[in-house]
Amino acid sequence: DDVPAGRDVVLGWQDVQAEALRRIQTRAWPPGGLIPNEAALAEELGCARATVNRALRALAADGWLERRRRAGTRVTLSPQRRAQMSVPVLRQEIEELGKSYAHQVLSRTVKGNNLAIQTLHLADNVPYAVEDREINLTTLPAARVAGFVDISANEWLVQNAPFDHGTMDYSAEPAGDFEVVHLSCAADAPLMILRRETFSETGLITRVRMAYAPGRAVRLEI
Amino acid sequence: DDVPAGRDVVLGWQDVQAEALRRIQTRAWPPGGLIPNEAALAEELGCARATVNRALRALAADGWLERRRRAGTRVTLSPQRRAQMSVPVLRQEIEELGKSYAHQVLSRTVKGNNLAIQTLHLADNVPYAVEDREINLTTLPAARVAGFVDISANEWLVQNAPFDHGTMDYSAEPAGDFEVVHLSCAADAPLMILRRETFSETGLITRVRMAYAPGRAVRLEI
DNA sequence: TAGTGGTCTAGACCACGGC
DNA sequence: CCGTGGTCTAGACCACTAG
Repeated sequence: DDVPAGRDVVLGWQDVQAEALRRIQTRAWPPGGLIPNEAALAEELGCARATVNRALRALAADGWLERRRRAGTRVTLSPQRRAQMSVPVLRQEIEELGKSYAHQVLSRTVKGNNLAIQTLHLADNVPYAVEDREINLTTLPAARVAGFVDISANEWLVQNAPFDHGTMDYSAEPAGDFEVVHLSCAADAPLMILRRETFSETGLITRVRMAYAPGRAVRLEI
Repeated sequence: DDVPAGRDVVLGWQDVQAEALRRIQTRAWPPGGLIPNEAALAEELGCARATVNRALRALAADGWLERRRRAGTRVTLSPQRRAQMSVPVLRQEIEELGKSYAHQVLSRTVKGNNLAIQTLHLADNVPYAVEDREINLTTLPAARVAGFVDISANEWLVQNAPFDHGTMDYSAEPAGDFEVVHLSCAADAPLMILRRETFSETGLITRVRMAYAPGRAVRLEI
């Protein structure tokens, strides 16, 4: 509260980041151009190199800068911003809508080292999504004895199968017989389809195809 | 190459991160539980607190940990992983498919401080997406004199209108008359629709509805 | 080979917010 | 109040790589 008037204001890394971003956006640092190195900026701005480093690293992570040893730091030609979404866990997603969650196992089959399971997810007893999943029992033997009745496969996997990386593909597809029956939608209605694969260090854990009832949108924040 | 056998191996922050992640995944640090504080970990692992700090900060950014001053660091109860995608710039997206990009301005109307522009994007002369856009001339006066003929509105905005934040909503919708005509697809064909709004500090910059030709998927990496 | 970013360290001060 | 994470500093060494 009582900051003395003459107190040295220390420059934080967020201040450095803001100043650098200003220079990028005003084109004081033109697109594709080389910017001063960390030591020079630190001296100019009156802070330590580590502070400049953190600020520039953050800008690089956000896609504004490209940094390479020896070659220096350049302003990205066309800033490719990244959009983020949190990976959906259906029960949470539905409960956050203020609805009650329930699920039904439609089928469960073990064939060799592959477990196939189909699940219907309900929000307030209305079909919300149908899930068609394979689980690799080689990488995840514990799944062989799980019934997925009390806890859905979706949620069980989140809790029991930490994964390294994976992919998610959304597409728009017409409803097929399977979806028409379980989501009670019209034939050929446009549905949002999610295909997801997740991997651990040792290989594929699970592959799932999720068909959402009409109306569900996917929101990402930039 | 010739590392002396007895050389002190310095623990890097990525090593600390890997070790912490191992403890989370093996439940040595149980979900919801408090983990040792930074000073303790630094001593245990034999590195500086700053190194531990960076590792734990990275894990928190990835959703594995929740950190609060004074309250300490806990393992996230249900790790809500985040998925990322790079924001599509159509010309780049198409050229990365090995196809030639072109675009046509379908209409351009100024009404008050609002510029409406419709654009068709082509890949190898085949319709790829139609764009229906509004630009706020109050926040972006420079757009009033741009024709968007040489450079599409999509790309012009990327280069000239840096934004702070925004939202992207994908949904599956049946093709309407507008899409049937310009994407030459069947009526009611399931299309992936993207609605995006971007904002600067001073307000809305642009709002766009993009309808993609059938078959285009949205890929996110986890 | 020399210049640049990447990182570690030891110490320090501070803001936040449970207690 | 006071412990915890958040950050800054000054200095140092290293890895990478362009020229």
